[in-house]
Amino acid sequence: MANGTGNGVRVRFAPSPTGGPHVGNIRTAIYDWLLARGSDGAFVIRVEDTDQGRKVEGAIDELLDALAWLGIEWDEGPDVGGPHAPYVQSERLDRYHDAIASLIENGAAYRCYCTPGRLSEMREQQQREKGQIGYDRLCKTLSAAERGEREAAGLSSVVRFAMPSEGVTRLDDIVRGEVSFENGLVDDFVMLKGDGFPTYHLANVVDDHSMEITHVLRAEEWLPSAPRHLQIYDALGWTPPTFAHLPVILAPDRSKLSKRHGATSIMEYREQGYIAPALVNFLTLLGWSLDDKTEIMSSAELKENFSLERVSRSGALFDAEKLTWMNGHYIREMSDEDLADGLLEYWGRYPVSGIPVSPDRAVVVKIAPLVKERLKTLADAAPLVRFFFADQTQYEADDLVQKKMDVPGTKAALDGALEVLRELPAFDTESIETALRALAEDLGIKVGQLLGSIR
RNA sequence: GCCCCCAUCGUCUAGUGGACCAGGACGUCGGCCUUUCAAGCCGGAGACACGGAUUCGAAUUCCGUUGGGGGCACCA
Repeated sequence: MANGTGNGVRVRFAPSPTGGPHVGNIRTAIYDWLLARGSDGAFVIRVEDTDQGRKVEGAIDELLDALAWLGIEWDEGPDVGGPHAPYVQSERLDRYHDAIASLIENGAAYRCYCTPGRLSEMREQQQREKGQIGYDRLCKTLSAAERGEREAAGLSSVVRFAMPSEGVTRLDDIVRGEVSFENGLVDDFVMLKGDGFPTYHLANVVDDHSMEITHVLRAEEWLPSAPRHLQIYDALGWTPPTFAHLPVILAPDRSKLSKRHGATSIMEYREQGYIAPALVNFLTLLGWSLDDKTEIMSSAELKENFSLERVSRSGALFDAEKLTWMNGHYIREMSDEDLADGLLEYWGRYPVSGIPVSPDRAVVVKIAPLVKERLKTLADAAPLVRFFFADQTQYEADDLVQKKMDVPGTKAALDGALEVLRELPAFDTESIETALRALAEDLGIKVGQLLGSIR
């Protein structure tokens, strides 16, 4: 399946270990995966941990777990290795330094000794004067002697890219079409930080090139920095990969999806009882469509049909209601055995009161068809099946009272039913129904009301 | 402030000049089915942001306006 070499499609998912598996990132990973699998390509995962300060312990493991749960398999990555190892940027520093050296040598980059203090003052002034925002290139014109002085004084420095001041950089994006940027409006950005680590811009270009990435799929927020990347490729004499800037996923209020909108981590959805195939199907449809009617698609169908050309340009709202509907649909499509296993796994991972620690699988398989049609999420099952595992059933009085009935009336109905059933000559469906229908008539209530309470 | 992107029902979307008084799905409303609920089935309401231009003809092309989003760090 994977191909690794040759000239097939090679895509990469490049998370930074700064947080959980956000739905936006996961959708990007899904598109990467679908694209690779649809063309016998390779899917690689690369960890972008160049910001040592923001590193969150365990973030990558959590992300890998999430992908594995969703059924997304990768061919190369930090855990499985591959022909371009290592797949963690903090372990590839020498490559970035090599690139920096050659860039400085051919004049495409220069050392900058400006202090953070001067830089923020400069920014404030630019704000005040409503002028162009960006580095003023003070250090670009330093003479060799001036540089020598600063080095000798032990001043710390960064390396900046020398953007061309003229011309236009054009990007031919698969989803956006042609987008052009005025070079003069892009400032001399930092490529190598004071701590010796590269910024995203440099590391990304160096790694995508050395890992032979053919297609870069990333969130739309990267679009404004594309000219920087294109310029680096050009300065290094490399051919850039094909880019596809994906539409953003928005919260119901049209703002950027964040924690205050509820779940943002894919694992929160797992905990809420959503199942992997539904999530993959739903997330894929957020920004991509096959045609004017097909919505329910298995991973196999998705792999076969996915294409970048059909990715939409506008941002999409995350509609939890539709996800819930789709989840219920997938649950209904499951076999009793699969549903039972899903429930068993779910309860095992997220224990709930009333459900035994290790329920008998055979029992759960029998219960599955009884509740399948009422489940929208796996979490809906526990309240419905709890009584199967209880010795004594507990009811809330309110639950027994049917529409248009009150507590005394309900009690009378139940007492009456108990009596009638006791006196039943034969305990079979027909006798029970006849007896209860007669009772309902006697009490002047509807059959449905009586049966509702009994249930 | 500057730069970039986007714009079809409430939401996800189909639509690449005539097959569209705009199709599907979620949600919503009504009905059927049913001993209740759910599921299922049938039906209804519901959109081309606005203004110009091109054209015999525009949701589809061009320009502008408005609205929304993103970016402008020694973060990614």
